[in-house]
Amino acid sequence: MAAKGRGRVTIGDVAREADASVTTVSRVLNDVRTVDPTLAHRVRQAIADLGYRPSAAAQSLARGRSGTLGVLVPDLANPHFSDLVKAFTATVRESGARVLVMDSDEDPAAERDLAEDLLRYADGLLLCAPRMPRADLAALAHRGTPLLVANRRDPGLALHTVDVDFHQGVLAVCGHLAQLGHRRVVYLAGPEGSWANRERLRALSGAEAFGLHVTVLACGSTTDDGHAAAERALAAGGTALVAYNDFVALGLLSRLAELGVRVPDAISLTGFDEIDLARFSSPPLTTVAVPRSGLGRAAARSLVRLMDGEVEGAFDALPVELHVRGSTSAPS
Amino acid sequence: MAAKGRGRVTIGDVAREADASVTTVSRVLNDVRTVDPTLAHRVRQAIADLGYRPSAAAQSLARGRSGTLGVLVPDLANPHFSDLVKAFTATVRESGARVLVMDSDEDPAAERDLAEDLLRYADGLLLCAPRMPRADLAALAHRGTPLLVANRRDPGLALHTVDVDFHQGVLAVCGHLAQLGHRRVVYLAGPEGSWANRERLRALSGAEAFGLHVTVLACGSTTDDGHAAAERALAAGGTALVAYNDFVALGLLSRLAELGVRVPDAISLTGFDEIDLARFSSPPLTTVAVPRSGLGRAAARSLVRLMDGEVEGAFDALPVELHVRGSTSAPS
DNA sequence: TTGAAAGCGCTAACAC
DNA sequence: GTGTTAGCGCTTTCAA
Repeated sequence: MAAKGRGRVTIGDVAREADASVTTVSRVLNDVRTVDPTLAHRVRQAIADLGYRPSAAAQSLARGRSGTLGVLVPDLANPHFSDLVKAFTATVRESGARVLVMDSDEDPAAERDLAEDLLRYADGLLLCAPRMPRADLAALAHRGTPLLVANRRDPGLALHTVDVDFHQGVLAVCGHLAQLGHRRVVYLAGPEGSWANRERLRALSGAEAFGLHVTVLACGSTTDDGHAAAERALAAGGTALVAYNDFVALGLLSRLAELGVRVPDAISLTGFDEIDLARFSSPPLTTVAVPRSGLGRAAARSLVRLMDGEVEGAFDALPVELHVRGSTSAPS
Repeated sequence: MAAKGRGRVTIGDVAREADASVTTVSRVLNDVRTVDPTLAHRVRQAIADLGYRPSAAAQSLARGRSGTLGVLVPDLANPHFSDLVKAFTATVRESGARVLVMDSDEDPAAERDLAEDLLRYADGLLLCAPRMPRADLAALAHRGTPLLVANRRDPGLALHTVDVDFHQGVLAVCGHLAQLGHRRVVYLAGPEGSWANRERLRALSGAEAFGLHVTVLACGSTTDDGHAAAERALAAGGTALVAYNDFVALGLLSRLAELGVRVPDAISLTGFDEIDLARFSSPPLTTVAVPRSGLGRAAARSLVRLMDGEVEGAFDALPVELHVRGSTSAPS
């Protein structure tokens, strides 16, 4: 019935109970077909009776792999990452593995250590939007364990990567604004060291070739950051505000309402990384939807393949989609 | 310099390189003092030279514990849980352990299996707002591994629990509305099976004793749910809407704006579980702040103590705080 | 189809 | 202060 004696139930206990060898029990556990049905049944019975669960540690040691994949994100509370992690985890689970999640709390200095620690437990690692220095990234990549980097490219480093086409997304935003007749826009920039931000800047400077003049203002990535930057943004003198993401945009929107500045009549506003609430603000936000779950799934598939030793070809950036809503209009 | 031969660098390789025994290397690794400084230095040098990392699996097996704690949440993308997980993880890490996170995707049927699986890897488990049947919860609790349940109480089950005082929070909301002069309110209910929702209902019926009449409408927990429920909520004929949480409230607010119903002039509105955006909506939301991070930290401390075999006393529900803002006023 | 036994890499008695 | 060695619980040749 229950576990006997002290300590955990081991495979040996099951073997004794079923009057079989540990090898046989192991075979049943691992679905090896060459076991007599009667014996297999006895073993399964014993497993159930004793409430036996194989020790993950012992299995890992004997097999030489843990069946666990690691993910390191800068901030789990950011929907961008939690959606990615959810999709990644669900997809990985389909192939029978587990996921160990760590959060670096936006601390570039901690990233390296956490990743290193994660690698002791995991058979492979997904690094999301890492902010660590190139050298650290290179060192990790050469540790031997399969490593996949999401949303950060570095041509010099020969990393395996998956990412989203931020560049195209920002070009779409700029194109939309330009076609409406805007000529001077203000960009509220995101975190330094973020590849996503660098890509946005690169696209903005591309847009300048089309006659769009862009003023860049340091800002951040939260609603508070946006709220606090509103006055500076207005002072910069554009006809449209391009926010780093939807949180910043909603913060701006809130402050603009307090200041009596009408959106989009007095000034247009765009977000990025569409969040659920973007549809529900007043006015609803023109923004760019990025395939967060798609990225998570792609990462999972890619990492699983990497671990199977398959060589990965170049990976295209996932496409994004501009959603035009009420927060943008022709300049007055 | 680098790892030699095939496969991983083991403690034996380090011992050979440093001309010491594996025991000594193990001692250095585990900060046991009784090692000659010179030898210890040689060992550390060898570790660095070889790029040695102890195998987590081997350590777990030999030590009999994994140094890993599990957390199971219904939805990582919900800030309620991601904040909790972040605080839990950070606190646990201070005591040298790691955290394995799993997401049940709001599927009560999957919870039991995931928890069971988690227990094979972890020395202890935190179950957040579990929706599984009582019997499953009871079975898990009797598995032997330390188990802590957050935000679900069950007096018959003798569980170790930590939670937030939802009851008090909803009473505060109702008291606030009653004092403003409201007599008929509509409650937009959250997920069935959620203890948080049951506690809210319990508080609402308590408030009826004070003459507040409450109509309960099934709704959900997302912005979409709130948006979709607005017409029904208006039809229910109250002077105030009490939403299950801030997402529902913001969804309602958005739809009410579309319908031309002014908040709070035509109808008052309250949220719950204050999110960042609550301050920034128009009007800003009257809501209840719950100590998400505090709960995560409390859970971590409690679980660590449980694992040290310390018997836990009863745990008080963490206090919450009503934040009155522009979305509530006296009925017209 | 089944079982005995040799590891997997590390820790922790126990001896020296 | 240091080393030898017997496990930890499982998988996996290799024989039978």
